[in-house]
Amino acid sequence: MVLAAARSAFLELGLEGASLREIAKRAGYTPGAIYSYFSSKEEVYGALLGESLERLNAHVGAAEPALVSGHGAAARSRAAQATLRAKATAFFDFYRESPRDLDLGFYLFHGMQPRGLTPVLNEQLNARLRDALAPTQQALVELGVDAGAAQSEVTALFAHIVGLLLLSHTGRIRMFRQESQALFDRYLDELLARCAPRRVRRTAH
Amino acid sequence: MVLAAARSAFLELGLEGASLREIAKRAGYTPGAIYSYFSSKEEVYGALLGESLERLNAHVGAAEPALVSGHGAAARSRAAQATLRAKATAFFDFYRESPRDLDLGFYLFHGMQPRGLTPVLNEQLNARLRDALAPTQQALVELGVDAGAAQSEVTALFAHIVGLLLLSHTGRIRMFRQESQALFDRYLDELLARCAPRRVRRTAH
Amino acid sequence: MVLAAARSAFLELGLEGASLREIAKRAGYTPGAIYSYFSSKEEVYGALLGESLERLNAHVGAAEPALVSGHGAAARSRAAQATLRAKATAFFDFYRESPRDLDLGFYLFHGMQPRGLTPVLNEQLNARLRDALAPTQQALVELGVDAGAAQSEVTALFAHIVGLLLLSHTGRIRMFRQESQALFDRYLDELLARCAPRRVRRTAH
Amino acid sequence: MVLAAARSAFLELGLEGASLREIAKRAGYTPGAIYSYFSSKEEVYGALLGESLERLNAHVGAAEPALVSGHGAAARSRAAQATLRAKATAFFDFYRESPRDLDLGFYLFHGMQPRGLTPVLNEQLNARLRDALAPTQQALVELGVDAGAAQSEVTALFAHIVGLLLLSHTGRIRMFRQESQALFDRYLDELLARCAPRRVRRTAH
DNA sequence: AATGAATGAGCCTTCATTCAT
DNA sequence: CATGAATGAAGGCTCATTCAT
Repeated sequence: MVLAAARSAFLELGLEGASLREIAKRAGYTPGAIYSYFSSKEEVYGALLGESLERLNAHVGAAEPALVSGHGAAARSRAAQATLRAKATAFFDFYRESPRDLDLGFYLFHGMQPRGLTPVLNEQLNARLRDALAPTQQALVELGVDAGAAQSEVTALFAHIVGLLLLSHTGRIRMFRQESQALFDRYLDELLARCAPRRVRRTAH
Repeated sequence: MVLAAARSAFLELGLEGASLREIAKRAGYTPGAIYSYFSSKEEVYGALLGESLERLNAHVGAAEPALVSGHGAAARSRAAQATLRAKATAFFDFYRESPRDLDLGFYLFHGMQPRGLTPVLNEQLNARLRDALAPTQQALVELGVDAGAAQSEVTALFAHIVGLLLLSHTGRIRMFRQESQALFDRYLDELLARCAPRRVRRTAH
Repeated sequence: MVLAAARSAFLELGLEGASLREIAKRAGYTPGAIYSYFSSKEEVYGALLGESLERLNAHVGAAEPALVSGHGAAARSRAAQATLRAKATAFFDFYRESPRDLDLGFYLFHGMQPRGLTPVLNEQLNARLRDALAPTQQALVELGVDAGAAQSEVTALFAHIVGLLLLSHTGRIRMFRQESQALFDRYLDELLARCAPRRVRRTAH
Repeated sequence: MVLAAARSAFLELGLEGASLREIAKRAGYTPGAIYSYFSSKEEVYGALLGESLERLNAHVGAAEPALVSGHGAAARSRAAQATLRAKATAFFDFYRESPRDLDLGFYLFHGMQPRGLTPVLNEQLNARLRDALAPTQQALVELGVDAGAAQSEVTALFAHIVGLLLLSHTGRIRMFRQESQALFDRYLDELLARCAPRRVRRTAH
């Protein structure tokens, strides 16, 4: 109940408005009662972020690649490409459809007190974030990209997603008369062109 | 004086710590006096962002492309590429070296009350932001990219920069064992490969 | 007004009850208004103690020794004795009649945060306390007691007063079926017997 | 276990810091469990004070007077003096070495709610305090002081001890450049000089 | 233009205590 | 006997803002 209240407060009011009082009120509690469950406000936020990352992972995990026919190396390459598209898009979509989750992540990673974000918790949360990008990274490896480059590509992809969504959520993207979805699709196309060009052409012949 | 005080408070204390009281103290005023110059705290921030964008434009304007020798179409292309590199890098560097300016922009564009960010001011600020990206966009056009594609590329570049810097400032980039500068350089290389590939090779022969 | 409110709150409710909220309410203010005058609750208490020590000094200063007739060394000794009685009794009476002032002193000297009791303020308050005992100490010196012994005697006198009053205010003195005033008078008699015995006898002959 | 926990919490954290929560935590309980043993926090403190007074009595009881040789009235006087010194000093030392016990006594006697300090408990605690002073009082009687005067002297002695220790614990005694032990010794000397002067001299001849 | 006092709402947190289980 | 959740009140303090002067 506390987490649900925190989530709803956060969704409707943003980080500034989601005070402990407000969260308690929404949970039907007095402020002090929250401290039976969490030892500080930052810990509530930490739990909220943890939960958000679980939902992200569930979303990415549920994304199904398009079916690919055939056998052999070429088919495997096409399967990896389909997987990459599906998983990366799921990641992008999760945050595009739920801007607050992005806020949450960055607020917490950015401004949280040590009290709320212990190194252990920090590492746990980081790990779950990496988990959500792992299928994409794995698909790159299957496409023949070496481990280091795959890591770089995934980081760049993550940064691109974050940047696009931030521009989108703050309305800045409109000033360029662009749309985040289209830009994301293009980025993905280029990523695939970069990482799987030869096989694609071979299979295309 | 007020703006200088606000800038210094904001630089040292960040958004949370830069209260009106603090700004007033640094300006040698009492809190009430600020309201002779600005009608709200958000307006102070608005002015600060305006000023930040001026500095951004000055920084980008001052960036000199590498010298290019020769004449004709090939040289013009190389000049445009050098310009693109110089201007985009200047943009990136400005925010990389001054994370607070990035914070400021996003705080204002994100959370500000209507009171602080009037449509007129919003459009002014947007215009200055576009100005800072205009040289890059122009270079793309000179490379033969059509107007619409140049706009898309610049928007994507901006998003990429924002994403990289956000990851960098929140320390998230470390969890991928990457570094924003290297990722930016690579993005730029790919952008150029995408937009000026044939001419480059031709001139190379 | 704030100080008056703080004093009255403190008088009626003691240290625990004299919260900032309560003080503000009594002053006809909202809690925040107190911070226009004092930068912390402890500072309010510090000011209260300062004021209390001023009243103590005024009380001691106003105490008139009994008139002494005659001339010469013997008369001067009797005058010094009368002064010692008058000043020491004034000190004792001040705190006997105003137990809260004693509480205040000990609370502040004991439990106050560094924020409220700066070394400078601490020294100022100590100085005023010493001032209130100075006439007694001076009378001892006039009785021929050397400086070091006079200091010891005054310290012991102060401790005795504090002890008697504490026993008295906590009701413990009743358990011995004693009364603080009588015990104080006896202590004073013995102090005088100790410090001015010979001259007294000589003048008595 | 609860009492031990309360004692340790109180020793380390003082009155302010020794909350019921803290006590419960140290006892390995949850806060509510304390109420199976005590009906309020004040009652815990009451029990703590009772225990403290037991330790005081044990300490005083264990104090051995210096051995005195000889027979007759003079020897008995010297024995009584030795006893007085030993017992009074034990009392003083107990609180000098354990300031928290003094705090405890005054907190309870001073600020406690009726709930915590019932008349019955109050009388029990008083009785144990008197017990700790009884050997000193008895020694005075053996020195020939009449009952009433002995009672007064013991009360004054107690007050003096309390005053000295309070000055000492609050650091005020330093401002007079004095030291509580020396002042206590002097007080004891004077007490003995006052109460056993002639016999002492006679036996000295 | 500037002050300084004041507001009112709000912040997170702690506390002793209660009570159904 | 003990838990654990919950209360209700209070704690000190900060904030942007207002406004008479």
